[in-house]
Amino acid sequence: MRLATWNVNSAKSRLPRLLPWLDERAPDVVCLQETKLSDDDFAALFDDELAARGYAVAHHGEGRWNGVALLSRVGLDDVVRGLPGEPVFAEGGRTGTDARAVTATCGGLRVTSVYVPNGRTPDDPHYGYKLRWLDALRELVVAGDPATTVVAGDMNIAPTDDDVWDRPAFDGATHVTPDERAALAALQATGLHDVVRDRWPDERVFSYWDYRAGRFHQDQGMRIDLVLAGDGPAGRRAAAWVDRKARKGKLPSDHAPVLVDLDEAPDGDVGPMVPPPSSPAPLVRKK
DNA sequence: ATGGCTAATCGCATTAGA
Repeated sequence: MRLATWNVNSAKSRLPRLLPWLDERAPDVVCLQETKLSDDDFAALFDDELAARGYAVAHHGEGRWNGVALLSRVGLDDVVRGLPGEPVFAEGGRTGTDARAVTATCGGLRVTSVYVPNGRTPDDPHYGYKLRWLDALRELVVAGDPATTVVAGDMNIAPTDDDVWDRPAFDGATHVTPDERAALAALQATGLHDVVRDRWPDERVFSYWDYRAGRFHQDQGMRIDLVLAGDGPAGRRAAAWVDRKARKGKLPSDHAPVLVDLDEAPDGDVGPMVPPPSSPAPLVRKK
């Protein structure tokens, strides 16, 4: 099973990139962030195209900002929008919650697509909101089952200094502060593995590059899009990588997709572990 | 480097991203 997460920075403007990417990479489960669409607008733009490709859809959007989705062609059940007990942002004249999480059961996994609040600056009210939101996310994971849990998305935190291109460039900024990293560590301490870093412990791996200043061309990025998996799915990891090609070319998102291939589940609930005797041995991974 | 780009919005500038 192939699982992917991608902050598309507007699904509407990324439509000409997103559909060909689905055809090329053929992921079974996709976590999207920053769709920046209402549920109705997402459905109008994507439902037919996705259905034609075999994907069921759960979208949780609000319109102008945020917006997350799950696409799955291995089942999509028990959809939950938002986080239980998610914080309310109530400062500066704004009161409410954001569309930043959606959860569903796909191919035997309990998958949550997350768009963690940016935080803006460490002294901004949005920073505390970010930490409270991460607490609520941790509560969701604690209530779940490590055998099936996957949390994937834009964490808006670089786990270590090795996950940013130049640590001093982030002095005074969010994404690298001790409190954020502690919140991420607490989330992982519930039993979640950073699948890409586990696969590439010493490599320079980024998933986001600022549009400005030729950051992508110089590979001056950050690794803030993570796939966090419980023991079950983490133990099935066959491949984990960042699809840098999707960051190239015309009108890219500023984030690249992160992909993880999982071997078949040991109990066979995703598919047979071996092909039937009459079938030739597959040369490539079964989709 | 002081936001050097991108996106959404009734926009002709502002908000937001990270």
